[in-house]
Amino acid sequence: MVDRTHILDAAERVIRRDGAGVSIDAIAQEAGVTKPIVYARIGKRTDLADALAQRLADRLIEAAEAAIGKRRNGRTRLVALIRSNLETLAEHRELFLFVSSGASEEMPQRTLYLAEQSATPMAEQLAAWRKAEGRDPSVALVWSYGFVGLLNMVSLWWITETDRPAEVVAEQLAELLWSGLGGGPRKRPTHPPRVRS
Amino acid sequence: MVDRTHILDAAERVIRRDGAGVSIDAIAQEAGVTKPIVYARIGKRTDLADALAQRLADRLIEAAEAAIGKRRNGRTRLVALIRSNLETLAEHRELFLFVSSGASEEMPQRTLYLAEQSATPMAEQLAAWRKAEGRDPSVALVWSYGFVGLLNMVSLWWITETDRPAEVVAEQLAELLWSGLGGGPRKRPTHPPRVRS
DNA sequence: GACCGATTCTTACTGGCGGTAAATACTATG
DNA sequence: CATAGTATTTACCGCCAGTAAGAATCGGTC
Repeated sequence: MVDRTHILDAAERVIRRDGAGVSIDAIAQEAGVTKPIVYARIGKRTDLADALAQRLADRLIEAAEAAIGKRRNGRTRLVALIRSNLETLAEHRELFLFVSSGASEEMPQRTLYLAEQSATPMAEQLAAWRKAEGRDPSVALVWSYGFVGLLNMVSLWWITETDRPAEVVAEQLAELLWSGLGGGPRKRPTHPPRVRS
Repeated sequence: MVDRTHILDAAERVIRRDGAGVSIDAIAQEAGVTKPIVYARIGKRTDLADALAQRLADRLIEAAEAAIGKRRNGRTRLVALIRSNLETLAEHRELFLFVSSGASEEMPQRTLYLAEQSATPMAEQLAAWRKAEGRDPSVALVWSYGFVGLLNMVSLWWITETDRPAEVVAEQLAELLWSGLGGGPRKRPTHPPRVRS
């Protein structure tokens, strides 16, 4: 008898070993089962991706809470959060790639669905904080999606492209998010760069 | 005789009509050709996605330049840029989805490749600006990837999930990017929200 | 212990798609 | 008209997600 968890574990193992392009057959084999069992327990490929995404999200949250710990300073907490995210995603590199790919045409909708799971609770916290600060809380949802997208992209880049320390990247991102492009004292009025999208 | 451009046009048409999950066969048919011709002119599926991404990027840049126009104020330019991006991507919704999906396992690498095309030139501008401001320019690349990811995610969300005005979303994002989470005067010291990733 | 229904697993298959090789039509040139 | 070379299509392969129908197994009942 093989339960859902067992299959998800097997999926994680084979993904870690063989990369994000794994076939359902390979996962079934790793779990010592046949394909229809996987479909019976988990569902279609996107369901598998969702389930693994949930696991990954749990680990991210757990790691973030541990990293933030007792830090009270806002900016310091932000750095710890970002750094924790970077490192946790690097730790589960292939899983992250599998989840962010998922293949299939409706991938973007799934990306959005995943982002929503992070962004919605974040938005609640953010809105409450803004409110307590006496500022407009209506920005919370948009900011949260933005934050999730930012972290996603930078993680993707950092994982596959560079080896500069997570600490540095986290610090730099925190600087942007905490103080903004135009934050801090300026020597003289200037124009922002002509960014290209 | 059918040239590359003709096929790319056909691809855009059929993507706009039938969504991002189009088969190469469908594109060939729309172009009045057979599949091997598409492969001869364009290459594999990822090459097609890259080519279309290039077109989309061109339109984004063009629209951004038009939108920014003669605005000189930094924050105002930022708002215009973001808004232009949102609206242009909404205009080419299915194409955007096709490009950001591309399917196949190496999707994340492609996402990164696409992001790189935007982030690299942006980083140059940003670094120059920071330097002129007498600040540390080494943040430029990280910030650029972050900015691209943020805009991507928010665009995806805005396109498919909501109907609040682009103007509002752009304003809110600009506020975050320009002034930051901790920007502006604070009434009293506080902790940031316990964000979850 | 033998029969039987229900449930669980497996074998075997379908449909569709990306990608390609081999066959075919077409064009230019002598 | 022949022939060489090129452009195009037909026909195919391999792969994989997803499923249907058959095979085995288990639980209960007389």
